[in-house]
Amino acid sequence: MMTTLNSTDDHAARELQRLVVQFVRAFGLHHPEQTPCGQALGVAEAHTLMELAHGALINQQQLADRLVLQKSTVSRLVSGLERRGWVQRERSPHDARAVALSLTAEGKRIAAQVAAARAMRFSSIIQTIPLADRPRVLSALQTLVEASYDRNT
Amino acid sequence: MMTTLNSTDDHAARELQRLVVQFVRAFGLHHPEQTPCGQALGVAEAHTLMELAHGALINQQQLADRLVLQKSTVSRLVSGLERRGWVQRERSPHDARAVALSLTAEGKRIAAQVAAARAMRFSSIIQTIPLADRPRVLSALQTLVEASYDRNT
DNA sequence: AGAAATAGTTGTATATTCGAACGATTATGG
DNA sequence: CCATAATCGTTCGAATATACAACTATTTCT
Repeated sequence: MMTTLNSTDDHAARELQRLVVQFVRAFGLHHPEQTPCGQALGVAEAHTLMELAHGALINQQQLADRLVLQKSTVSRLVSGLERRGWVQRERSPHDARAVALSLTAEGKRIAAQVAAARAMRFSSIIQTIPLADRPRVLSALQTLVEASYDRNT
Repeated sequence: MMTTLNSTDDHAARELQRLVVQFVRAFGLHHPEQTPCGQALGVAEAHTLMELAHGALINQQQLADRLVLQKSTVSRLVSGLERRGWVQRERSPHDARAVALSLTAEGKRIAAQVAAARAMRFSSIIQTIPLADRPRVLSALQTLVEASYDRNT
């Protein structure tokens, strides 16, 4: 079934499109290997550290789901972090197929460093938003994220 | 000089960071080759068509600046679009080094098609956001884009 | 118990981009 | 006005990120 567009939808959709394209370029997302955090690591690697920093044990498939990547990609991704001594692979206690991922002590240090560097960058954005508006802006972004997940195109 | 973060800034900044990461993944922005617009073309190619669709004659260096790409990348990018008959290269009238880029008639047709397809995708996202929330979402994103450009990290 | 599903690895392929070296043209400055 | 520097574009080689397919080892389902 075709989606019918009224003029309000159309305007908002084109505005969103323009903003997302600008965001991709402005933020440098077309350059996935650059993450200026004082460490030489790519965006996917940084995201992996952030996920693992939450503390809960997850396996590679769960990580792939969260990062929206194939398991083969995640396998190599984790191998790189393991080689650098930041991530530990152990057999999952309840499923011998799965690998339980966790940060090493050094990995936690790096993750904290990356988180701080990223927070510093985002903080300059936050500071341009009036304090009272911040909860609403953040929840608006949350809404956008949720809306972006269920895409059927 | 270092930026000092108080705990409120810090919390909001980390929250924003989490949301942006989620957005990148949810939207599929780490998947640069997918542009399901009925045509086989990548994101950078689509952005190029959108830029040229504005009508103003630009050369490759200007296009590189707008897309935040190297001139060598743009050279190949344009070559691909030229080979498909969508973009025309002509010598710039006032500078014999430069190439004036423009869309062919077929290129304009494709650009319009891509614009419509993109609008359709963005529209489906917009429609899942309550009408009252849309201005906030868009202005939040606008703020994010503006703050993203002047990064010095 | 046998079949199907799931977690992970490895090999192959494609796409996007960069940096450096180069030629052609234009701008600058004694 | 000429020599030097800067700019626009091309081509080459390389790095990186990701996907898909085939395979093994395990678990779940019937």
